[in-house]
Amino acid sequence: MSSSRTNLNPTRSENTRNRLIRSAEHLFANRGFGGLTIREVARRSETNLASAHYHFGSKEAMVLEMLSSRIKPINEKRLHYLQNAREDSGGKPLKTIEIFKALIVPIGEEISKSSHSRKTLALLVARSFTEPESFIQKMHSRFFGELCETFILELRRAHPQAKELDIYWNLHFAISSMLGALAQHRRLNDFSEGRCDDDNAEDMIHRLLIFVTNGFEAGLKT
Amino acid sequence: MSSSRTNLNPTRSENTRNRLIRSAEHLFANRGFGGLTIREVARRSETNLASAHYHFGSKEAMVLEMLSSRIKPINEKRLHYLQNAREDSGGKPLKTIEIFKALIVPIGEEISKSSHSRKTLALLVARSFTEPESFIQKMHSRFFGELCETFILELRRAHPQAKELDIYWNLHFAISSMLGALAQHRRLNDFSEGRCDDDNAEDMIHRLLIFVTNGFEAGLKT
DNA sequence: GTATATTTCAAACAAATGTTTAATTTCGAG
DNA sequence: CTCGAAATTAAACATTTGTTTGAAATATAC
Repeated sequence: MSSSRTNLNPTRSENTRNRLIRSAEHLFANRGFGGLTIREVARRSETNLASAHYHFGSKEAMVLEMLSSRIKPINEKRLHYLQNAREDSGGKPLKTIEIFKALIVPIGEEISKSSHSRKTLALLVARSFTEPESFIQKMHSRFFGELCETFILELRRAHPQAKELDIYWNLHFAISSMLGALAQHRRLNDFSEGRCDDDNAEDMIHRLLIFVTNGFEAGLKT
Repeated sequence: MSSSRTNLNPTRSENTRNRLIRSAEHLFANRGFGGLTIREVARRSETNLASAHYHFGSKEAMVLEMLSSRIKPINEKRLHYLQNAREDSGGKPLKTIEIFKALIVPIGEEISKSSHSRKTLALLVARSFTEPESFIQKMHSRFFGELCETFILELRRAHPQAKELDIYWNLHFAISSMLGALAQHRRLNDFSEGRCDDDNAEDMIHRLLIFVTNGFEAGLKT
């Protein structure tokens, strides 16, 4: 009765369950769904091979559970931030940059939160956009369908004179920038020869916001 | 003696070799390195399971050969276009959009060339940026190292007053936009509910150029 | 046409993978 | 303490994987 579902005093099973999820996150981020093996997840979690199936039922179910646990909080934060911005604006349409702030800052905060998941989460999100024709396709509509609708609505409110298609296209570009910038930081290190500090998430988010906002607005003027 | 290496009268072996590469391209683009199986490559190529090993030596060697054959021509075109732009400018620094044109148009042309490889190539290039800690890492420096150096040099010539780091960061964002926009067109179809015509490569490239150029230049004004 | 090299093929191999099973251990309620 | 459910474990199973092998088929040179 004491603490059945809290993290303070996790039961033994919740403990291994969480360890499994953490290992799955790490491996999925670095190797994708196909490269993740249950055996390695079990080994990293210091538990038995059969644990994953006992707790989740299958490899796919485990990875989906992991993705859900990581993505959902971020999306809730996004909607929350957007709601806050709406209330602050007193009914007036939001500025473009405010909308993109609500979209991008939450993931930036999550990245800079723990040094462990700093790069893992970024890789994870971007990877889930590059694994096509797989179980992740379903994830998109489930996790990002509602989110997209909300943000598109807000962008259209902010730019009532803009053509619908222009908004779609440039939001598409903006999201691509965000995901790519987060996931492919290795490239940045490559051609800056280590001179760009991608550990400073706040700085990166700020730069990204400027890039995306200006690209987006320029794309509407046709 | 007649035609040892041309494509006009390919020998039998070159024929199956090419079929293997084409199948490998398709499967790699849609499923990644891990999801590509030699058996399926062989089946799609209507040849034997052992053919891939006979012609390439291993699965990895085959995929690398495929990537090389697809990426190299595009990069050569990029450098060629940049050189042309330099000559047209008569020694003056190029405009930002001219530089990005040289970077982006070649891949757009390749995409719109054959309806078969329209989406395959895009997925392929973007995927090779999302498979980390794998054999593709080596590819990056081999195929994109020189290219990046050249384009960074040209961007710095175009913006001598800009800080070095700003150029790195915003080129990073620009490349992310390009790759993401090409690879993740499914997302565009998702939230535009099919109203965006991503078959019109020319239109997409034009939009992308505007987005990227304005984002980039805005990012330099700090 | 014969001989030589190249290319294709069917079959098998060894390793790795997701999954299942059944026995054992752990733990909390009565 | 005892019982029963929950959790962990070791072992095996059925597939699938990349790779190798040696023979058959095909093309090429003389």
